[in-house]
Amino acid sequence: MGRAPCCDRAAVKRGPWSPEEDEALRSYVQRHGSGGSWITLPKKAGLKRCGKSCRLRWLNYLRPDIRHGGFTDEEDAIIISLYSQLGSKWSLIASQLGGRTDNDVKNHWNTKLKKRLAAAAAAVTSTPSPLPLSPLPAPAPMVTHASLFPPLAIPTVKTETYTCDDFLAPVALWDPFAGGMCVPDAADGSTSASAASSASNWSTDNGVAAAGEGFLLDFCAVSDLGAAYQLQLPGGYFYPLDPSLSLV
DNA sequence: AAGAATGTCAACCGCGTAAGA
DNA sequence: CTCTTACGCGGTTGACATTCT
Repeated sequence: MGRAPCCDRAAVKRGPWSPEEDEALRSYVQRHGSGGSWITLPKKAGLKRCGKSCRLRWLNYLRPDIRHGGFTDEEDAIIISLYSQLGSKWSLIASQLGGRTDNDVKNHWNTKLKKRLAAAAAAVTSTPSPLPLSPLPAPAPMVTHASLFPPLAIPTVKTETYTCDDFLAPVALWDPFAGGMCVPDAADGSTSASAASSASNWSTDNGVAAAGEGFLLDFCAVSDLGAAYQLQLPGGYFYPLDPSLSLV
């Protein structure tokens, strides 16, 4: 038994939006806003679309402050850094990149950054190490510095506004039993490892990331051995973040 | 040139949860 | 307090584009 659909699928149009539909939605939202209810908006705007579909189209495509494509090296570095701390909290990550949508960030990660990091991690780990890798040294806590991401509240159509402090506060801890970096849950002190997505980079076994699954974690540990093992990202960024900046 | 493989991204699905009745 | 409704989010899908063989 699945959940009841949010709208009558037979009565609503699905699939790609036409320019006419875009214009109808854009002009309605610009004149009236969402009117407090996306569910009733399509009818008012004369659209044969599900309210959720309208909301998504507006947030991900029609909003005037949207930027598409062309992620900069700086944005890449921010995404990588925040992903390492937050996991797949795409809306949070996107909120720190002005004009980016969670969908865009998510797609960019899945199609480009994940592969790029996997390739980089493979290159790093395949290089014979002059330093002993076992026992695995505890990496420096992935702490944050306010100057890295100055508090900012990005106004969006969404109801929430976040500041960096809201989600950078929990310092990631090295958890040898969980085998990785874990962020304590505000509620019960447990870790957020279980909340990570199916493409999780948080959970591993014995602290050694499985190939292709925990490359990020693997990379954190290796890169901490010294500057020679740090991955320099395009634009002069390092992953993890430059330790000199990792001061609370 | 054609078909296959791969990449990209818009859109959908369904779950969790906040808010209101 | 419980139930219902709608919103927001992350995961997934599928269509189209591009690259490879």
